Amino acid sequence: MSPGQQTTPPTARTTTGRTYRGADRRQRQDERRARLMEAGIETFGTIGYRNATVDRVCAAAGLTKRYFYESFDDSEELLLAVYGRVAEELHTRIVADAEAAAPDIEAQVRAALTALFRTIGDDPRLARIAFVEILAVSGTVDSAWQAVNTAFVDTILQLTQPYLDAADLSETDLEILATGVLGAVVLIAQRWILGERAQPIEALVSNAHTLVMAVVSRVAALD
Amino acid sequence: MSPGQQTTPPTARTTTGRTYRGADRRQRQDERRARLMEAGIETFGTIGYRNATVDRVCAAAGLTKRYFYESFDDSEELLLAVYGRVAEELHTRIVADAEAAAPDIEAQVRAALTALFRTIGDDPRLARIAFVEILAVSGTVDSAWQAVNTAFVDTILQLTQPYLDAADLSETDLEILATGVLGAVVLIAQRWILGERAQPIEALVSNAHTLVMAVVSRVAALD
DNA sequence: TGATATTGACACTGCGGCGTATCAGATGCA
DNA sequence: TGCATCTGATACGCCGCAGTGTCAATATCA
Repeated sequence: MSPGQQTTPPTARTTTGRTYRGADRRQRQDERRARLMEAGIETFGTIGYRNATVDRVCAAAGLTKRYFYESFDDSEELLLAVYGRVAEELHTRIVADAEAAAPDIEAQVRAALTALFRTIGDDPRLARIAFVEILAVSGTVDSAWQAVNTAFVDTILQLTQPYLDAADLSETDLEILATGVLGAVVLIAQRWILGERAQPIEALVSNAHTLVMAVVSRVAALD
Repeated sequence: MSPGQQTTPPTARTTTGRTYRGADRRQRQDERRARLMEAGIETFGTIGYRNATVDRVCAAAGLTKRYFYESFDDSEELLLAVYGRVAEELHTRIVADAEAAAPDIEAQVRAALTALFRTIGDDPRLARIAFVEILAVSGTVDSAWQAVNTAFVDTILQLTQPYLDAADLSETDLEILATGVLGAVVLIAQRWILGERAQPIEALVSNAHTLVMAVVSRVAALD
């Protein structure tokens, strides 16, 4: 487990590196990685993952390939990292606003939808990455997409949990329904972004709200 | 408009060609095109458009590149042709079954959903092409996807038209709602395909039906 | 100030796919 | 049967990108 001996402490110190422009090795590396992530959002979110080459991302980051491979094995790894961050940001904002509007379920749904459409309206790159570019890349990326969807489905179920207790639906049924609700919102968002964002946000929120509440009411009321 | 003169009728006859293996030029070309389309469905629907090269499609068709370029300019053109056919097939089946179940709206919705999930269950390649591979390819392909979505949204609105007359919703509102309904079904289908098709078709149909009818009822009843 | 680490620009190799061209063999026509 | 067409296999040139290597310029430390 330890073929390498500590005979060369000076060499070992190389790992730490020296400070440069006021930042130590780790800080510089982290900053470069952050710039690459931002460049990934910009590149994937505008020209698309398919047209994004390592060189293009590096140009957007103002760095060279050398530092790309310092932080990522390949562009797919950057995509996964970027996607993870985008999905987390969307999730965080939606949940935060929804919880702030508790306990009124209608207000919560409205807050969640408003948070979503506002966020992607302010930065359509996020929507393109989260809802479009992430699909059909590779099995690994598909898995990540599945995982994120599962997380959102779970969140939907948690938020509506208090209102679904009476429903005698199986866990599977609830998951399918929540998947449907998620899909409804996603497609509305997709078409809004890929079109010219013709409709005002209020119309999106209002109709998505109608749809979601129709489902929640129906399920809560049984039938 | 006519720099070329008809000075060479024999050459012009070349266009007609000679029969070969019992088929004339046009028939052979059509048959090759059909084989390429089928190979496109197989290739795009299994390994995906991203991994599909012209050579691979040709190998699947049992033809060489020469005949690929006889019928298509590039692989994107084949994708568009394949997508058009797949979308049309789905649309045709769904509408046919839905209309056969008229005039009971509940039965129509159930028939439409059953037709969809049956079709993609029998041939998951269609679902992969229609719902996954088609996204994030190019602006042209995006437009085709938008057009197909619009067609499905219109179909949903037509099918539910009799029940929405009373609703005082604008055209825009109805389109957004129909988009949501479509998205719900699509995401349920996507997750079903990308997962291991764990749930039985009946569960998908049943829950999608619940969701769709919840929306239709809510809209029809006003509120 | 000199030695060393760090940076950025760029050259280089290798791979894989696209689109075209070539050619020998098979098929149909006169 | 001989000639023209069609077919299929394969070769070829080209280009773009991935990933690595080189080197001079710059910043830090002793």
